[in-house]
Amino acid sequence: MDQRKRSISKVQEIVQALEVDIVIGRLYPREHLVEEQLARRFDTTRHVIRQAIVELDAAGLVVREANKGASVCEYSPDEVNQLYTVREILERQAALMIQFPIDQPAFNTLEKIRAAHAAAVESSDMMTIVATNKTFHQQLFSLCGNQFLSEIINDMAKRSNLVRFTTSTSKDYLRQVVVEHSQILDALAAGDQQRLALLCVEHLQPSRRMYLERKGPLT
Amino acid sequence: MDQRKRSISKVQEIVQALEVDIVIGRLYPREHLVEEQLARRFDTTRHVIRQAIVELDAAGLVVREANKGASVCEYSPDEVNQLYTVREILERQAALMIQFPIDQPAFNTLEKIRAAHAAAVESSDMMTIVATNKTFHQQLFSLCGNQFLSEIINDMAKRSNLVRFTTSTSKDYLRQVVVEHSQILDALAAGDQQRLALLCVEHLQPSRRMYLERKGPLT
DNA sequence: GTGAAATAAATTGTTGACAATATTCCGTGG
DNA sequence: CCACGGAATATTGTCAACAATTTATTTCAC
Repeated sequence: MDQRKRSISKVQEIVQALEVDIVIGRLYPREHLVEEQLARRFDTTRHVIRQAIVELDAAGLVVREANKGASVCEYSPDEVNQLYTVREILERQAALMIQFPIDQPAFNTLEKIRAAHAAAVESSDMMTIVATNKTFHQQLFSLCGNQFLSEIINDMAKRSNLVRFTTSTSKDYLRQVVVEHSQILDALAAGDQQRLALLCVEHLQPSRRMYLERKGPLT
Repeated sequence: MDQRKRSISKVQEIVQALEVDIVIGRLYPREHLVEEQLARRFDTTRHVIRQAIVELDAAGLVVREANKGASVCEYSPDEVNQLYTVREILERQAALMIQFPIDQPAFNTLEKIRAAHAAAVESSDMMTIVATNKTFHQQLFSLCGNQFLSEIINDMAKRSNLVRFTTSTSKDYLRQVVVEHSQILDALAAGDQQRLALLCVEHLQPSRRMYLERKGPLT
């Protein structure tokens, strides 16, 4: 599915860089993406930036308006709620589809990623935290055996990054994430599918709650 | 969500035209999309085509390879199976999320679309069949109240169009589709949620079966 | 001083040409 | 006859300049 990741490399590079920018908060929701400005920043041409923005739009991270350019997507509290609801459904389903026992190499990979993530948290290396966290979940849910479900889950995770990292930079929170990753791996190793599904859903709740509290109650 | 539909209209026009091309079989799986060729065909520039292709890639309808361009996506029998599995999960879930009773205007709209679809089937107007069928399902699943779930369902439906219309051109089949749409509306009107969910899942089976039979058994 | 129209600046949208890469075709040597 | 290499072709990737549109600023009337 993602064999196209490496292709069209220059544009793809910018896309990923901009994703990181959005995730770590260098770009805020509603912030306008000015093409020439970005072209200078990434030392490239407007054309490349432009194409990258098209892809970000397709991924649901920015919105474009005719003759007005693109700006970082901002979701309303209601939309955030809906987003997390979908993620719960999808991730729970994926967890329940995993065939046990899982093979050892896959598990070892997961454990390695988890450790790298934990280390990054301790050294407060935001870039690595984001990258390893993303990889962890990708690897985890790829175990469900359905590439489409796995892909959708990734897409939705990307979108919730739009709202997540503005709220989740405290070390306490990040350490809790690490703990929950461990619990998930425990359930995986034990082959306890119901518990795994529950943990995956629970894993989504802190960031959901934090965001909604910050933004105030619904309606 | 889809407020961006009307923006960057020229590109979007081409995207939809190409989607139709793929769906009605003017473009075959694995067929190469040559930019200049398409530019002449749609009487526009390569740049517009190029951008349209980027969006088709993001939608999962074509695959791009560096310096080699794009070609219509071809799914293996295994992938088709996975695709339909996801669709079952999503559509069943959406059906179960619909809040009853649904409001009358929405239902009337659905009934109108259903009728238009039925008429198109009788007159064998492929273009209209495709359009109304798509609209029917979009309208139906938008009732679930979750725009993200609704969007994902549409995305997956688009992808299965890649394999569907090569198998489903017989009038008998299309009439069966019409019947099933009526049954779905009946369940909606009756507020029978369980039956609705079942019908939605069943509605996916004929095309799934037809494809897999044609391609032979799995593995 | 306020509001509206006109002007200026900034930004996006479009185009054509050129460069880099891949594919095809043909001829040569084995 | 087949395999290999190299030129010719086709196709994609990149760039810079220009046009159209939106946004900000200034000016003028009241």
